[in-house]
This record gives sequence, structure tokens and C-alpha cells, in this order.
Amino acid sequence: MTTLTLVPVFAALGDETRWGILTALGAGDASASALAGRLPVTRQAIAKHLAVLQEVGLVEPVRVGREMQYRVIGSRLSATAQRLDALGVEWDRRLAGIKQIAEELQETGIASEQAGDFYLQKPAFQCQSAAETD
Amino acid sequence: MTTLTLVPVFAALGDETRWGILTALGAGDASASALAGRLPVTRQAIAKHLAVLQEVGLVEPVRVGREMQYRVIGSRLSATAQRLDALGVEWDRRLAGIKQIAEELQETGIASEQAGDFYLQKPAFQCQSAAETD
DNA sequence: CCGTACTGCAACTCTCGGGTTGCAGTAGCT
DNA sequence: AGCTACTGCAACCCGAGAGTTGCAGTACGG
Repeated sequence: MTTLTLVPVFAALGDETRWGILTALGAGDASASALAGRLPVTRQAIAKHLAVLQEVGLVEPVRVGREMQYRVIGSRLSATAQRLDALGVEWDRRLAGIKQIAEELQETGIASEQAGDFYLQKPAFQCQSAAETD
Repeated sequence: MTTLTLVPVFAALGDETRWGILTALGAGDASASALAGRLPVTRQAIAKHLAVLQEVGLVEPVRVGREMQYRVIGSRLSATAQRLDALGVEWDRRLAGIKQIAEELQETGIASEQAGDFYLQKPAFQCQSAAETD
């Protein structure tokens, strides 16, 4: 199971140029040189971006003759989306639970911060740990 | 319809400290000062991050007395996940189609780059345009 | 009513990363 | 074989942003 950490993936997706590369790559595999012809940046810049994208597993290098083409790994996007969705649901669920608990505690006169600490201890998801097993 | 652009959201999610804030906020609404007590950064730094998170709609300010608490909007996470998942599927589907077309074109002797250009023209999704209607 | 505590703005530092140019190496194609 | 073109590495520039300190404003609470 290649549990890539979420944050670097999002950091990689948080760049317009990188989206441009991914979009252009959506038209089929291409090399850094080929992409440089379609995007307003240098080949080297694209090469760096491709390295970043490869680092987080969003893209995959494929040797074709003397060219080094890159292929988008769509499943990685989907997998990331899955985890993100789970987090969103989890958050909503948890906050709904807290709101209810807070109301109950207000009746008994206990500070609501106690409830907060209870829920704070180690969230169900781990986003920054999890070693890369690539 | 608040069609926030995807890229800034990902950029916001591409920071460890911001995830720390979101995680801490998962324990219930809190102010920048309160968060500063649980995270290893200054209150001002947290305030900046909260501004960023609010900018992309991941967080929502709530006045409580003289405090300014913030609440996570889990649905925004889920919505982003939806679009991300759609993109991942779209990419896989498109690349599968291209592969098939490329094979067909090889039989008729037409260069595969033509097919690439065809698919390149304006992708079905728009990630960098779309004005913010907030 | 005064002190406390929380907010907000401003200026500054410093690192990171996106982008560039340049060059050396190497693998194809004719 | 030799030319061509694509790759990879290294050095450099520069702007954005993460973080800090400092200060002024303001609204509760006793």
C-alpha cells in the first residue's frame, strides 16, 4: 500500500503551472521538451515540476526511444480525493458530535473545553506521518 | 454556486501548519489565540493562515463575545474531493481513449500527435479560471 | 471606570521554490 | 561516423510566503 502523505500531494497540486502540465499531459504522454512547446515556461522548469509530480506519485516516467515521456496517474488523483472526502465527512460528523456534547455539558455546568480536549487526542486520520513505502 | 477555484484550495492544503490548524479546529471552534497555545507558532502566524483558509472557504469566522473563533467547513473538503475524483476518473478515461485512438491511427498511418491536439483543446474542467462569487 | 485580554495592522527577516541561462553528456537518425 | 536533438545537472535570480516582533485599537469583566 503506497500511502503517500497527503500534504505534499496538495502542495504539488497547488501550482497553476503544474496543473497546466497535468492538463497538457491529459492529451497523452509527453516529454518535458514537448510540453515546453505548449506551455509558457522553459523545459527545465517543466522538468522540475515533473520531478515534483513524480515525487508525489501523480505522474510516471516512461522511456520512449531517447525521449523521457510522462504519464498521468489518474488513480492517484482519485485516491487522494477519497481520503479528502473521508476527512470532510469526518470533520462534519465530529463537529456535529461536539456541538451536541457541548450542549449537554452546559446543562451539567462543565466547561466545554474539556470536551474539546477529548476529541483532540490523536485524530482518526494521519496526514503528516506515514512513511513513503515507494 | 460558489465555484471556488481548485488550485488555491490545494495551495492552502499544501501546508503542514495549516493542517495542524484544521486538525486542532477539528476539536471544536477556536480563536487564533487559543490555537496559538496548541501549536508551535505565533498567534499572528495562525491569524495569517486562518485568513488564507477563510479565503478559500475552508474555514468560517464566528464572533463569540470579544473572541473571533473559526469553524471548519467540512463540506468544502468534500466538495473539493468530488471535483478531484471526477478529474482523476476523467484523466484515466481520456488516456484510455487516446491509447485506443492512437492504435487506430497507427493502422491508417496518421501521426499520433494530431490526436493529442484534438484532445488538448479546452479540457472539460476549468481549474484556473472561474471567478470567485463569494 | 479601569485594567486586562483579545484583535488587527504594519514592518521586517529569511527561507523556499518557481524560473532562467548555460553547459556537458548521450542516444538516435541519416 | 557524424550531426542532431533530447536529457540531466549546476548555478543563479527573484518574488512569494511563512514566521517573527511590535504596537495600536477595542471590547469585556470586576
